[in-house]
Amino acid sequence: MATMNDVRWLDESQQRVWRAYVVMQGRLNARLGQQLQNDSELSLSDFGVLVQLTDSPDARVRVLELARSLQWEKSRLSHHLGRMQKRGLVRREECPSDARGAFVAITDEGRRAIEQAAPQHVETVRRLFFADLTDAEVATLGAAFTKILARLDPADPPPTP
Amino acid sequence: MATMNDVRWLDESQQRVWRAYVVMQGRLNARLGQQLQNDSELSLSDFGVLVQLTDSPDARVRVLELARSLQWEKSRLSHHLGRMQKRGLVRREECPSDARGAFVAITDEGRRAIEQAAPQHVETVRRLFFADLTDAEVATLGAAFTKILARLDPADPPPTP
DNA sequence: CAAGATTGAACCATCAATCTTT
DNA sequence: AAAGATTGATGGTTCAATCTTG
Repeated sequence: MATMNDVRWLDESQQRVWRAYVVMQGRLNARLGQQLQNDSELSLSDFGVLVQLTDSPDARVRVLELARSLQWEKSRLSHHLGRMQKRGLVRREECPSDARGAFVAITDEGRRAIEQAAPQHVETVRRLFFADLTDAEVATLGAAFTKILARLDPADPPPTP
Repeated sequence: MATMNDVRWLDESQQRVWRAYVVMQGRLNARLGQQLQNDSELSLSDFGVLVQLTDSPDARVRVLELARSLQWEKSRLSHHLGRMQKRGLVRREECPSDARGAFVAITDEGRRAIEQAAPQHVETVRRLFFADLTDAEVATLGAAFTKILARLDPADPPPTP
């Protein structure tokens, strides 16, 4: 087990980058959430769900698949869908092939909501995130995020790969 | 007001980078939170509060200043401090110079908690975030995050600067 | 009245337990 | 028993209202 004395701390530049990341990520999330909520009465979570449904060919998806692609717990998704259904944004449908399963479908109202919200959201992303970055920086961010995602995927946290 | 037709969407590489960022950030937060909670019974929020208190010369900070540096709402901080106080991690102290104000101080137990948690947390950050990045990539991330933070700071979202 | 901070209600997320179908 | 999904309880977050002191 690691103690205070045998730990390799982050070096100075890593420290700076990590702090910047933590703060940036927190503020950016807050801003994006506020903008969506103020302009469209949607939370970032609502938006994520609606994007997945819109991307889907039939405008409907199995609940478990939705949970996988959002990386949410089943329980969280179930509660969230309940609230979105109560607001008329989505609808639950039965699954013919497997009676245990269920579909979620986007409603007309849900479609109107995301179509109204998306342009302003994209503008905000562009203005807050991409505005001052060069093409080379964007490319490097992409490469870095992809590597980090690969580290994150394995699904088991404890063992050092 | 923007409509679906006059919006500039993100180009393909921006799309990829943005999706990667959103997913990466969500999973990384989840992992870091789970690791802290499992190994040290602290949430990321608890950790953030304790870091600020530890960084402070007197191990105590005015509540409002803490709210500023964490970028939290007063209300959220107040509720959170209440719970942390109940767990013995922090203590509230009166402010002599301004009787409206209050100090928060870290307790011995709080100090033990963060000293126990920090090494494993840092190891996790190193393993999940920095492990596969080159020095050049880290430098570019730092530059990019700093620019984005500058965009985020101005405090007023609506007007296009 | 404004500033510093706390409180209560409503909403969201997480965990364990549950229910139904395979 | 395991898979797909929902539910209830508990703790976390936000918003508006409140309280006290400057």
